[in-house]
Amino acid sequence: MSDKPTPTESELRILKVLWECGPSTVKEIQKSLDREAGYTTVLKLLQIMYEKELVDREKEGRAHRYRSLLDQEETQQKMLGEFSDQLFGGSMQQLVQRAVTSKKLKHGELEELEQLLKQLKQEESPDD
Amino acid sequence: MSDKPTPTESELRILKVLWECGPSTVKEIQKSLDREAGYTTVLKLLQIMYEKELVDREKEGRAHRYRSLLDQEETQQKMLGEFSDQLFGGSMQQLVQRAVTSKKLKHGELEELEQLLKQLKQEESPDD
DNA sequence: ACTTTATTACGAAAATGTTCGTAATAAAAA
DNA sequence: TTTTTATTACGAACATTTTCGTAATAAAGT
Repeated sequence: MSDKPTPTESELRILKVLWECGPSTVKEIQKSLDREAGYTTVLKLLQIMYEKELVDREKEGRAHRYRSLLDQEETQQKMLGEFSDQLFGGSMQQLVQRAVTSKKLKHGELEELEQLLKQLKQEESPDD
Repeated sequence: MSDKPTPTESELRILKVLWECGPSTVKEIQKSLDREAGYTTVLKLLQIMYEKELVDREKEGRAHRYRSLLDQEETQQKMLGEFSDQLFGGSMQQLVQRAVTSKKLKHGELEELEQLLKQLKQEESPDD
């Protein structure tokens, strides 16, 4: 679907801001990240991401406003796939099994997931 | 639970062999990895992992036999936690949601997961 | 026009992870 | 005992990612 590389850890931190806050300037992004990275660090990362075509940008006054070119949902799924390859031999089912038994799910969340599964079962063809 | 660092990508490749095959020598591990890394590369990684206490080893003739000090299930859960922090704001439920809608699950697997959820719901106290 | 200021661009250093060549070692074979 | 061989130990080179200092640029204020 895309030739774009998987974002690195700090690229991901920036993408999360863009996904949550929408197109933003370096200054805004740095603030959203609680200034844990210096201004030029954030800027440099965005420049690299621009070269990799992970983000686009447009001039706004003297500054740039950056926006994500990666869809959040697609990225999450792509990275889940890679993660399951690395740690679960590619079995998404095993991954989910571990995730749901990790005691980090509330009762209501378990319920919701059960509903979701029921729905997915119906949507798919019964012979696969 | 453990002060040990999360294994890196290539450390993980080695751990997977140890989990699957049990305690092994460098030679055996390298073979299991289809010799995609040179012998000394694998050796060096094991030495590093030994320093980090990710593996233990015992002399066997002139060689060493290495065994994992990390439990596979614990490692999977720990890394799932970190992954969900990075990509899902720490919400394991959102992670699972994405995973199950990723079209990589067969019908039977959906069924199994549904059963698992049912079971988990029962096991937990109803007021949480 | 000049100065100040916000922003970008560039390049290099630091941090981390990976790879492997070469030398040292110790066991086995001669 | 000497030679050969398998294995380890060490260190350096390479790769990638992250960080930031400094200089260049361009807009805004004087």
